[in-house]
Amino acid sequence: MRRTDEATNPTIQLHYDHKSIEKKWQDRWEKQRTAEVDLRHSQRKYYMLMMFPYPSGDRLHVGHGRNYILGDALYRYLRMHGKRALNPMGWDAFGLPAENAAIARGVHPTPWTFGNIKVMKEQFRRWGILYDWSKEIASCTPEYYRWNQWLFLKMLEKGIAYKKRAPVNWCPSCNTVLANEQVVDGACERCGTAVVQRDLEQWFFRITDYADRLLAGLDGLDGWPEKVKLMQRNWIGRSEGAEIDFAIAKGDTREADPVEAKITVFTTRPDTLHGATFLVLAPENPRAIELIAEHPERAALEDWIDKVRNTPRIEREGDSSAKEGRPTGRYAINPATGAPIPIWLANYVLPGYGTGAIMAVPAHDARDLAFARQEKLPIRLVYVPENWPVGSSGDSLEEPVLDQGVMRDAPPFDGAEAGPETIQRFIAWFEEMGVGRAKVSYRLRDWLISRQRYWGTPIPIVYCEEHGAQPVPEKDLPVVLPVDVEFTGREGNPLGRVASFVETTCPKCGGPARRETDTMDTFVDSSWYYLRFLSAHDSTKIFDPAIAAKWAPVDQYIGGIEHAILHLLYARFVCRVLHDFGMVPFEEPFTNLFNQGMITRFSEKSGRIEKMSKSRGNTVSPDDLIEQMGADTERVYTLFIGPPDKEAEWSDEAVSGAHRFLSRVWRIGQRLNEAPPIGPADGELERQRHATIQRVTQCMERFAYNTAVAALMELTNALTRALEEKTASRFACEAAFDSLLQLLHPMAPHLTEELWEQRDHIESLLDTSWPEYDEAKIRRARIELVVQVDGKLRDRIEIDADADERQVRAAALASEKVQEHMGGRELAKAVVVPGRLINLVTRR
RNA sequence: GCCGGAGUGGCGAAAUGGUAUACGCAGAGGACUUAAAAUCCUUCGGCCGCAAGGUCAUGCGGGUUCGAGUCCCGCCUCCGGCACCA
Repeated sequence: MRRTDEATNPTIQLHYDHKSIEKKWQDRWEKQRTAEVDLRHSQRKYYMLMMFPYPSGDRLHVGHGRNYILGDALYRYLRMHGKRALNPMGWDAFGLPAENAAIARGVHPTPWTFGNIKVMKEQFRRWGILYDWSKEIASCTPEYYRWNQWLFLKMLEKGIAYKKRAPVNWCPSCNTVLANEQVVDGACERCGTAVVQRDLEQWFFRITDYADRLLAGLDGLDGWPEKVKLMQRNWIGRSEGAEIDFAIAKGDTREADPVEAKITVFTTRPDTLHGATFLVLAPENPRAIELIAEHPERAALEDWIDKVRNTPRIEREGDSSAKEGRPTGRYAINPATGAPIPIWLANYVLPGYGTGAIMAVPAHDARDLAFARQEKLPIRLVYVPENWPVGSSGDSLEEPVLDQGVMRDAPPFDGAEAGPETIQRFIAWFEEMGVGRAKVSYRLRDWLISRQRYWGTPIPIVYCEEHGAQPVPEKDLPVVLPVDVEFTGREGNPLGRVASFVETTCPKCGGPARRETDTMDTFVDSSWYYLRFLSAHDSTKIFDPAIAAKWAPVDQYIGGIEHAILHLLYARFVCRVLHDFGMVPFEEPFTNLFNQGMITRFSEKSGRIEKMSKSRGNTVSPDDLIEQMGADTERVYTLFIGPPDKEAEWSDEAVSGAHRFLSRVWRIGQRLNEAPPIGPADGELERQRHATIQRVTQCMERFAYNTAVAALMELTNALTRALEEKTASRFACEAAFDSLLQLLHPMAPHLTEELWEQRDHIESLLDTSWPEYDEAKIRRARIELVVQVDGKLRDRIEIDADADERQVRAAALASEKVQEHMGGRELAKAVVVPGRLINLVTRR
């Protein structure tokens, strides 16, 4: 039984003093401004960025830490490869929680936000994360948000920003508009009152004009996860189809009413036109009111339209919600059959998609079939499926016929089969007859940026009685958010009650005017912030195009999957807008994207394993963890917990494994300092050193920090053993230890710097070059080779590494175990995988 | 419903079509200690066997291959996104 030196040598500390070591290095990094980058003179550019956080009142937990620890490990790794990356950090500082805190506690959002920023910045410091703080930004400062306003004006000038009436979520009790996120189960999150739709004048960005470019750009984003690209594709939701015009009939005759305008529908199945037995308009469609103008029960119908309009979106668009409709009493003419078909209004047609009107083809669409059944409307089969009973009508249809069958009674298309060619033939036919055309529709809607909230960027518009909406001239920017505001929480936007803000003069005529009191969606702030880091203190322009051309786009962006759609789509949109303004030479803001997985933990509240969050009460505080075991332990455990892109469950017990590992590294260092080992010059430790450098480097290149840590644990175990058993030379031990410290530095920066300094290296570990390996030194002279018989492992033999196939075969056949399992059968063939195995296949 | 992703020991997990279970946690046994903590050593998928060894096992059922956790086909379960989008 081996005895350990620790037991008899009291001078070696079993655990290291993480508190003083971590403080020492954090102070030094801060004092030396370690991560500062000179944007004008730096030779090699590399821009990495972690999504900037919202400074909420809650301290960051270890789940948040994963993002920043991952990023810092990358930063240090790159730096040791000679790339001094730009790695800035800032604050996404506008948003609702600040306003809610103001209402709840009477604190103004400004000091509240800056207090939170201070706390979070200290947390970053205690994790040992290196940011270039000289470029710090906070989106709630006039120095930042004035450029939101500048961007808005520029977009207004180009017609990309515009105003229109739009339905929004309205709480009748709070008397204010709510963001979608503030509507919980159809009710106001604050007072519980059912939320209704209300039409209001709102500002929009014309993102739908960029739909095709945003879609096409995804194809070139090789550095993005497929999952995110797919989510964006689905969100944009491009559908190819056709628009078809339906004339309105005189009464229920086959004759068109020459006075009435036609109704245009959008469909992805123009080939089913013969089966359209009625039209359906969204009740909100402006044509609905016209069509019921002469209806005997007009008032009741208008009440019903209002009721549908006031139904919350959540309820209306839910899967389980009932279909409800009313006939208008009017008819349209099916251009394929010439037959009059009734026009209905129904809640299952959405006003915002396509033309807000559809042709209903019950035989070939599940929703139309359900509605036709419910209202006893005719069902006409166009595509007849195989084995369809002769003589039976569409009314006996159980399910819609979707992608099969042959067309019948649909001149001139009888015999056609469902598919893209038939659709093209129909579109050509429409164009010939002048009743329709090919059309592409998108699920994506224009970006509504108006918010009836205080804590955001004021929209730089004034309303003049005479001249209407007027942009604030650029020279008058920023429109500063007033500080002297009352937060009562009872009514709408507090800005509306600040007379000194609202009352102004028209920039055109100097007459009395009122300011716009809406503020911008905070996603506007984050849609271009990566460019502001490059000109953080420039008070003359939004950013310097020359610096942006050199440093942007961001080479590596790191953040949570929750931003897969909104933030990343908006940023890609605004980047194209800036490109079209001639301000940046690229269209994609983020070349490579990495989404780290969530950290989960058991929640007492729900009894389930859930995402770590304060509201679920399952957070782990890094403050306590750092106090007890140190930041390096948290860092190593976080990186070791599992593949960084997958979600991972936090284990309080398993953290101690990371701490034990670091303590072992510490003890090796102490031992090397105090009692240099003397052993034989054995190549094995040196071989393992090279093999570990190779493994760790390959792991780090593909963000596989979990297996990189595992490889370092193995090297540590090998080194410990070599020291105890005195099987390696002093030189080999010291070389292995130095490489270990270098490879471990990105994960555990404080401990490794301290040990590096103890070994009398002058240069900081961070400034050393990443160790290199020699493949020749990884190879062994003799290797263990697996021998299979008919694919089953039967023996392992030791053999020269450079033995040729004939020698390998002879050695394998010489094995007694192999002979036994071959059972006298003849050898059919032998498959040799060099360096690994030989498979002897017998003839059976 | 549509589109993704994932199912491997008691647990977190590893594995370019080539030795399944590396690394770590927990457990068991031991050393040191008056004792505990810490540290160190050994052991640790199931079944059969004193052992050597055999055999089964990567959600389930098939297939391709000398060889499948990995590739193909068909299912099951869980997670995520979208969802009355015509």
